[in-house]
Amino acid sequence: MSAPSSTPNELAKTYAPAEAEPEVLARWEAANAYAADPTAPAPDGTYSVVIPPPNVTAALHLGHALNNTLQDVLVRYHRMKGYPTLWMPGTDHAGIATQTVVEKRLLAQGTKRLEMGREAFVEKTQEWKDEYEATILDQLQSMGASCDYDRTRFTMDDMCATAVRHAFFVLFRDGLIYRGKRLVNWDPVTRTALADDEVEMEDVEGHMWYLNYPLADGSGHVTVATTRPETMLGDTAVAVNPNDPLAEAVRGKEVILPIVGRTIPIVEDDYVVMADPDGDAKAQIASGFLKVTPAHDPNDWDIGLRHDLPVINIMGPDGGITDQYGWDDVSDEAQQFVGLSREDARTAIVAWFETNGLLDRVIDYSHSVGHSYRSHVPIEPWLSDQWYVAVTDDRLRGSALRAQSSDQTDSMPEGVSPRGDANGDGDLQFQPKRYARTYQTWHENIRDWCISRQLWWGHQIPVWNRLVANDVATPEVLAALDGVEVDVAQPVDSAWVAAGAAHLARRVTVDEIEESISVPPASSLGRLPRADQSMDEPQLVAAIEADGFVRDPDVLDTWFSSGLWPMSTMGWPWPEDYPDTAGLLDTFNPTSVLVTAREIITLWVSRMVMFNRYFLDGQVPFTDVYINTFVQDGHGQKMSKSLGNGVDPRDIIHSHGADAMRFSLVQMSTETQDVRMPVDIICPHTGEAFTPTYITTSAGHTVAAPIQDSPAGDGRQMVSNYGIAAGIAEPTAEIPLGRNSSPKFDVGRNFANKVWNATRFALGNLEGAQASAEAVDMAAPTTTFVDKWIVSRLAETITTLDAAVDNYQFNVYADTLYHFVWNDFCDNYLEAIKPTLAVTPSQQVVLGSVLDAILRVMHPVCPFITEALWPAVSAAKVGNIAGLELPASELAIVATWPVVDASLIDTDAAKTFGRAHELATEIRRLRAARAVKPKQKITVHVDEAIQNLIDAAGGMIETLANVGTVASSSGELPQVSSSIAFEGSQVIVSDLVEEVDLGAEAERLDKVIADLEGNIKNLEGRLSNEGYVNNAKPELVQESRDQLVAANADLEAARTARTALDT
RNA sequence: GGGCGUUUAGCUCAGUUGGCUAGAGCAUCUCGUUUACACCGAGAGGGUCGGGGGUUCAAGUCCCUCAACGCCCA
Repeated sequence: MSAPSSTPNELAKTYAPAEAEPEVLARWEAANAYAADPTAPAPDGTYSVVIPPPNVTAALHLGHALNNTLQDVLVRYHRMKGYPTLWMPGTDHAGIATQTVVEKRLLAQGTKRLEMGREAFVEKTQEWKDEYEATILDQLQSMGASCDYDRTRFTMDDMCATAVRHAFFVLFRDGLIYRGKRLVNWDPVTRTALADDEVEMEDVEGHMWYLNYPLADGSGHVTVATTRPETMLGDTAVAVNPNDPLAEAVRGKEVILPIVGRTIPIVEDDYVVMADPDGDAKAQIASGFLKVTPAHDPNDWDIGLRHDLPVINIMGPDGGITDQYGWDDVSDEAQQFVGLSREDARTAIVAWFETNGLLDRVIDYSHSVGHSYRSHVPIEPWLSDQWYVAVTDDRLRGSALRAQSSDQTDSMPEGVSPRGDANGDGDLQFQPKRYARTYQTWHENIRDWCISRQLWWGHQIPVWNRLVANDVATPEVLAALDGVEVDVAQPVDSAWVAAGAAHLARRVTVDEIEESISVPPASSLGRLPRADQSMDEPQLVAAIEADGFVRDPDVLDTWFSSGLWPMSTMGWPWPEDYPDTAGLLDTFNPTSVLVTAREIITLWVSRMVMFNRYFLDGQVPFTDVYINTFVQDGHGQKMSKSLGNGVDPRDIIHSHGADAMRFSLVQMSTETQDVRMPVDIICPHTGEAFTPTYITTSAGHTVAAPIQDSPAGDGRQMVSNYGIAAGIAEPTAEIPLGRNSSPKFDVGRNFANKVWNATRFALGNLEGAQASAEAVDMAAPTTTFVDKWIVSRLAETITTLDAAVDNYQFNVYADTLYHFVWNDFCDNYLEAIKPTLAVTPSQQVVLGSVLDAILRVMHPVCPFITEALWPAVSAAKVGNIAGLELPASELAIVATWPVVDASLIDTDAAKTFGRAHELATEIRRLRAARAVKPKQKITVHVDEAIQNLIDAAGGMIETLANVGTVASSSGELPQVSSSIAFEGSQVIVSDLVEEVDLGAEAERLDKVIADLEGNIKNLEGRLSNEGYVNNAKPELVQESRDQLVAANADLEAARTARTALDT
């Protein structure tokens, strides 16, 4: 371990985070200070947090820095409080997101995923993952996140993979996972299905086309309105509202679908909006007839089900028009459209209708279109076979809803059984509370969760499928499907089940059956009950494959593995297989709090609750969910990777230091407000911070221009972070990267420097102080006033900080620290003790102890500087204060949180300090108003009441206001003087300067008098109001009366002084 | 369309159950380099709390309404 830094004289004049931080990190690492010990005694319980695993797609930005800083504050605080503490770190493989960026990079290198093959691609992606995982972990450490890094997990590592396979198997076996042919949200660029909440609605300026479809009997036509004319090739009906007068004329008729020539029915369905020029927006643009395309629109799909319509899929996985996926009545006329992209097909089909006189009209129409959150292209509702988790089942959705605290939600939606006294019911709380409602309403409208993704990067679905014809299906399969409709899966009781697998079958068509077998992971197979134990997992898989089953090529939705995170990271389901995880699950799940962003309440929080409760006997994964604020850039845009406006925390650490970043972020964390962060660029040529020039992207976002000119104006340039993120610019030697910074972090940097220098002062003055064996008794008469006061303030501060942490009021924590350290400790206490410290041993003890306590309470927010100063401050301590427990410790990170006796809160001292400080301030105001030189010692003449106050303050007033002499005002008064009205007494001040400027003095007094008169008028008005006197709290009324008396006395004094001037 | 949030000093934000003359940091102005700190100290100026209405002795705070902005869900 490195030598403790320092005699005080060695401390530099300014805190240099870049020097301190690596050294401090090395000390923590050497001491293994982050390690969680599940076997440690836990009389008050344990404290644990799992990190929201960042995606391995890119480096962390300030939003992550905020999220992780808050977690670290909580973790460090509770560690100091003596709880056995675990902060579990890790990263998320982020299936589609990662695959997308890797594919993009491959494309830039001139190769493609499909050319490489699955194995090579996964290997390439693994390399990418390794790179970013390393970056992320490095970022976390640099910002001081005290995670137990030895336990770092990845959602695709072996431990997590086992959990995923086990969970999948159990849900499959229990009937909570099924496969079905459904319309999915299809991303034609990444060519995968998306979950409902991976689709982002965006407003699009489009058109509404009105197409004429001729009636089959030649009696005319109907006009359908559509925003998607290209899908008409797959129309299988036209729908009209049965209540619509238009319905009468076409009832029972058919139309000939143009281009295709397909004869399709007109069906009646009250989903259809009736045309009404005076109705709402939809009715105004409706034609009354709806084209029905079950294969390419979710609403049409539902209509199709109601009317038993055929489903004709005219598109391929790329969104192009094709006859390869179920379209078998392609006419000669339609042939020309096959092979077109969906965009080209739209143009061509509209042109065809126009040419053939069947285009009724076109209007501009702005509407919402679902876009892939990943590729940002419009999603295509597309028919395909996908795996689903039946989250609508009461065992999942109901369980998630019942987990909520009854304080936060009152009712359950229909069909959900009520909250009972089951394990975990009511254990989940949101903070801020309003997010409970978001959670609740989302669950009320939930649909089954599509979990299969047509990707290569992820957990391959542990299912083996085969298609069999009716006539060759096994008897047990036929038995299971006897009388069961198409597309409804049923469990099969087969030999595979006896061998430990689970077996489902479903009719894909009337004469074709799909069988699916899920195999548990090897570690589960032997442990779960099974009749036939002859095969281990590889043998079982081999046997299944030998029987014609093929492994499903799809992978699972990323959130399936993330949803298991609080369990999988702790060794579930078989912690005994991983000796390092011994005791974790029992000790640390449920975790104490999940700190996360509000956007993933649905994607992630809900799924963790469902899974944890389902697999761990109802137990919630965490008891508290704290939703942290968003970090926005200076233009109010969310910081994000995709926008390219994210700021790397390492840039801020570079410009301001990690503690400064942390402190500022904590201070910004309020309950309601998102934080706006104007971002500067630091010129790499000159070191100067400047506001960048901005450009507007095609998506309408304001971002820093990719290339920036140096503010030096000499033609030198730099690349902005946006330039790199958007792939527009690469830094070079001549045009290097301009790091980001923001003046928002100056507060934190200045604060750290203030603490550094206050410590320097204290250490310098404690050098050579005699150690005292006996603890200082704050109540003793010999203890000085300012010492009593500062210790009392310390005690109050600690109480406030405790409450702030309990209530997740992070900004209160930061502000309380700032005020106590800067104003109370530095501005008042240190200034006040300067004349007496050297000759007052008890004061030396108090100074050392208070400073020690300050480092402790600051540590959760500013771990580096407190750790850097810790050895010197510990060494300089010369004694203890009775009632304040600050046991010695090698490191600040493992020091105990200060324990204060309530008796140290001295309300008398606080009151006296308030009065004394006010008097000192009045004198300072006078000095400033009269331009008295700071070094000039003045004389005050006071009456008995003020003399008592000055005595009680024990020299503080004299020191803070630089008063040389205190004399009695009943004696002879000097000719040259000024006066202050204070608490009804007149304080005469002299020795200001050689000569008093009578004009300036008169002006000053006139202002004082005017202020007081206004104040008195206000108070009199209030007190003459009967309503106030009768209804307000009596102590409030009394307070007003006292104030009026004091103000009148002050006014009297000020007038006397003013009159004296005129004579 | 539904829900949530925001609107307070030039800027970024605090403001527990209604109750002292509405606060902080930065910026601005004046003075100051007194051996902890100019990343500092002392002092000052600056706000009809988004608009309108209401409840109340009393409204930044509660209610209604309008407007703007942001986010989530459809």
